[in-house]
Amino acid sequence: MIDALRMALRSAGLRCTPARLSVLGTLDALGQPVTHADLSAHPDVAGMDDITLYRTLGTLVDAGLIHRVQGIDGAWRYCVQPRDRAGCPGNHPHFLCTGCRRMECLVDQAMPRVRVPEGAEVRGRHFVVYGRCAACAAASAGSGAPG
Amino acid sequence: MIDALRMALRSAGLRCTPARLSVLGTLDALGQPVTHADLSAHPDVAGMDDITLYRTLGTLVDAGLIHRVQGIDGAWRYCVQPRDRAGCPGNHPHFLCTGCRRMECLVDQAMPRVRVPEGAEVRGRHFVVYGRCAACAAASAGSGAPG
DNA sequence: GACTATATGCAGGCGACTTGCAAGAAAGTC
DNA sequence: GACTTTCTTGCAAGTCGCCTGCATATAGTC
Repeated sequence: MIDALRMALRSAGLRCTPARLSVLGTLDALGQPVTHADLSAHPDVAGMDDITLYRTLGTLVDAGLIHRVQGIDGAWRYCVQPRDRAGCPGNHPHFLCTGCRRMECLVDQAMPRVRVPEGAEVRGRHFVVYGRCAACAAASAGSGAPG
Repeated sequence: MIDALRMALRSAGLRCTPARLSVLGTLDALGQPVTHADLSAHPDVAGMDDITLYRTLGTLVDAGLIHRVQGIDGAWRYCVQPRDRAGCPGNHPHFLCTGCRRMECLVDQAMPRVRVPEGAEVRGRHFVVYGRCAACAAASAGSGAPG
């Protein structure tokens, strides 16, 4: 497990430091996009300097090991890159629950195409669907008190 | 022109104040999503207190007169609602130029559908396509020095 | 014109994020 | 295994975007 992370870091040309291993391992274990604050509060990352976490996330994004998506709440969320689609910068839609603020990668779906203005070059697409996840929808339907 | 803005404000249940008229008028004249900073620097809005501008934009968004979209640069951009589609909260894709940081509403295109996790309720979709607009693409192709 | 509810402007503050710099640690070399 | 180089981390400080509270000004109503 750790070896796989080390290999991923090495193949990206990065040094294997405890900070990167723990951040990458945590994101890998979580498997869904999480915010800097979520990570900072996670036991495996707790104690790490906030600035280091910012920089580590930035480094991993630049290296293509993780991607980041912005929710409609303005918070960036970070998620490991699917292993079998190296270099794909989060190229899939995401679902953000406005209740529990959790985000899911909809990795099984292609990013829809859009006609852009004449002459424009598309470099990427950012598609966030927001609403309530099953758990939050059920909770609000049951109690009548959406968070 | 001003009368149309006054009517729009009144029909939304808002008072017609100079701040709202100038913000709404400026957004209407610009016709494309602009940031708080862009607005703040605009001659028609210059001199207005930044906090007032924040609150005015928030009020207009709440009233459904304008909508806001977040670019991948984290900045919220505000744009008037298409008159013929009242109540549509920016329900169309947007194109963001990473060069000049300008955004365009792709109002002629429907927001694509996406399959969300079982049981989830969709409340909205946020689709931003980014890249280079025709002008920036031409400039970088010509000079070889993209901003 | 007077009154009331609302909007505006100012002061102050919080949180997210960045930068600069010095100490510490990982890789490579001998 | 020890040394050196280069990169990373942690701390301090600061910037930027945005919000809150409160006093004053103003729009709308009678």
